[in-house]
Amino acid sequence: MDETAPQKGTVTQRAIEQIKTMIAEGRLEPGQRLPTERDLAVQLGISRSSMREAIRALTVLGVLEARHGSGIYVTQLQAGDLLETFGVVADLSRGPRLVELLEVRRILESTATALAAARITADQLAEVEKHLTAMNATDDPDEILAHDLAFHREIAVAAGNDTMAAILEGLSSRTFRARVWRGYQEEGAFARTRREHAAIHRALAARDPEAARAAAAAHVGEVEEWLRAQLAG
Amino acid sequence: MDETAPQKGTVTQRAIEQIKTMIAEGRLEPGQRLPTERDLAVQLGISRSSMREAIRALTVLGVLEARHGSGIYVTQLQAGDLLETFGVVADLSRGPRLVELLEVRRILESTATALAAARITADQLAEVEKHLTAMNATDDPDEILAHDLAFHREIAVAAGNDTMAAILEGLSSRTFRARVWRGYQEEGAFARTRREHAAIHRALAARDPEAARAAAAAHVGEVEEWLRAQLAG
DNA sequence: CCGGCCATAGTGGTCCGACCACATCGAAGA
DNA sequence: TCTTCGATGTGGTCGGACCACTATGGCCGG
Repeated sequence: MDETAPQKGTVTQRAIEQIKTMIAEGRLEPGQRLPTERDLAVQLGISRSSMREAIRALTVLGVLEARHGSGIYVTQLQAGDLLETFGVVADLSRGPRLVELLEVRRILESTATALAAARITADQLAEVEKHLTAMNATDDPDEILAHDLAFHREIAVAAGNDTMAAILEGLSSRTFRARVWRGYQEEGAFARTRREHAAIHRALAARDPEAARAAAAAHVGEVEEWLRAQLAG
Repeated sequence: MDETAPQKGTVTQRAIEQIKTMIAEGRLEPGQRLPTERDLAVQLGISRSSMREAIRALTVLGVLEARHGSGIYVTQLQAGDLLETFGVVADLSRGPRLVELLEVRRILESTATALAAARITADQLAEVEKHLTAMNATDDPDEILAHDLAFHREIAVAAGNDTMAAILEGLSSRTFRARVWRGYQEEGAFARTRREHAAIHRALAARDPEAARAAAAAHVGEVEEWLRAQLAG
């Protein structure tokens, strides 16, 4: 009888969907400021508590951004904003799924590196070189890891597909990488890693997409195979 | 002075990290039941409201599952659970990022189809055929879309990498696909789509990975090019 | 007239206590 | 023995209060 009561799921879930829909339909533009929590709660006919849960949920998804004392804003909805949560997948995965993640990364990373070889600018190539030399100049594992990440990140950006770069960023999240790399590097894989990085850089400098694809695939594939062997043993 | 007050970020954010850490460190196993919201709040020294926000956030991320009247449980942490949110990226993306998403899908889908050609079982192939014939036997756009999705989902599963399948599932989310497909099919692309699907199936039946890769890449690439042209015009 | 300071209003962040809706399980009954 | 149903405990929702922070604009001193 009551046409104003759809009543599906929790009110919070409903609020999440409604806000998402407002954004998808363009009624809320990126960067725009939303009404206050109190006003939004009244508009959707729910309590402030439930509205806050909905806002919090959309915040962790990278859709909204809450600024204490200022207001709630729609993010720019950039690939990086929305795919930030992708890292939790990598962080909470163990065993066989780690191999699957590396397989996905190998596929994307090799393609991204190939694209980068064709499109990379001189400035970007210089930046890649910087991280390559810095990586080879130190013994601190943390520093090596940081430059390793930056090395691949620069390449992914140079590929020109921000979405792909954001996904690769998640697949290489710091904690994920640290867990796998630690064991890998302990087996004296430093030299091999350096050779592979050098090969990737060489292919980029030569603007050779096929060589770049092969080098990147081999690079990730090495770790993949090592991890596979670890799990089997 | 007070060593018990780290005080970084909001208490809710801290609670989210703490629960995530507990799971990452194995102190909480998949499927396990957590203490009640009230108890958890006491344990972490925060209010029930803040704890609820943290739980809600982890729920939308697919890490936790709240069952009304029963309790809060850790999900199985399957790829599908954690990558469900991937769909929101597709749903909230517009313009150039749609092309980027299709590019990622083309890369992954072509590889997945190639893997499927090598690994697919007779039963799985029969399932693929079922959706192919069903897709060609109806004129209802919604039904076509549903079978189209199922067609590619079966292939992705047959590839043997659940993580990749889950990502592809997100990249083909219903609302995303509906938005792009609508315009694409309006231009009489039905016949072409059928030919491409038939080619993919033929490659799978022939257990020919290279042909499967090419057919899948062409299939997604067609839509990609069409969308690129739409945006340019 | 100008610039920096500061009171104030408004916002998100946190907490509390109450009640409701639902799932579960055991005791009472057929 | 099986079924029923009530008691208990759980997540879901609500309303209000207060705290922490931002931003604004007027005031004061220069």
